[in-house]
Amino acid sequence: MATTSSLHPLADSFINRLEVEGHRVTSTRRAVAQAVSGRTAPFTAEELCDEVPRVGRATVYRNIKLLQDMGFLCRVLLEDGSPRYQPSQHAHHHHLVCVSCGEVQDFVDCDLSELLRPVVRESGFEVAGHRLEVFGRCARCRGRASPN
Amino acid sequence: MATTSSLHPLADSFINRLEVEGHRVTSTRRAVAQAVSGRTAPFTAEELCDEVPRVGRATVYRNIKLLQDMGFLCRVLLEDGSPRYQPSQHAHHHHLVCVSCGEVQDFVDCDLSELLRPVVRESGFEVAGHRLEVFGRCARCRGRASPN
DNA sequence: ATGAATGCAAATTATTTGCACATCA
DNA sequence: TGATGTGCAAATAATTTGCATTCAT
Repeated sequence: MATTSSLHPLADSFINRLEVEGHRVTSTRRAVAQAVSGRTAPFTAEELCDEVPRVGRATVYRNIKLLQDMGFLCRVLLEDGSPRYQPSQHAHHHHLVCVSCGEVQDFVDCDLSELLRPVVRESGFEVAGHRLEVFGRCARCRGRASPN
Repeated sequence: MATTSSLHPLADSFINRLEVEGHRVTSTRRAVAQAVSGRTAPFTAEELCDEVPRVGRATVYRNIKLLQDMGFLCRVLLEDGSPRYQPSQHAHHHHLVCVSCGEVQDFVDCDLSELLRPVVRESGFEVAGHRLEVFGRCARCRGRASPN
């Protein structure tokens, strides 16, 4: 029986998609989706595991992947390449990563394709996708002065 | 005594920079730099280790980092985030990564800053850097037909 | 009932670290 | 001779995989 306790909208959408696409709706998936939905700041897979101790690590990863594939979660690579996860709304977007506090803001693709046009023409590449991450300091951290 | 056997230009420049910046010039560093210089395709740290078996893995990593810091080598993150290394010429550039054959072409920053201007204004971010990776199929792989 | 989902432990991949020893300057 | 660099083995971090078991449908 589905515990119809109120789910975050993201978790709710996820459950719906599961049904629509013929995946199974399990309590585990509900728990993971709910934990992800509650997050505001980027988190590590390990932190998510800690939040759902009853769920095995491998399963957490499997569901992280599922959430990503469905567009409910995205993986952000910090400057050193270490991964963080964050719930997402926008289908295609990029990230403003604050190197000071770790906050990540989404921003929609201005028009990268335009910029890439000459590059593509010269290289003969057939572009399938791209990843753009911008690093810097967020407004809040700049406010807190001190260039640390 | 420095084995003055002909070094690749990249390795040579590296050695010079070492001297200039007061780092030590060791046979290990020469070997690693030479191995890196000989590469045309992106490689893994492990592959580099295999190419200089007499050098310890930790030291290979330490020198990879040094080469990166000095701008002679850059780290490319593939679509899944797995890292590859590649000798580099340009100070600041981005990558065209062929998902079919793994080739990586550099391209210089057209003018991303222009594109980011509105984003920066709205977010209040102080941009310090960015990473842009474009994924697709290179001309050669497209030529080999078959949409695999 | 039956195939998809899960849990666990072990295996991988990519690096880093501590520390004793070697070596360039 | 010293600080810097190196080797090795163990430690970390982030996932993945095999396989037996459970559970949604």
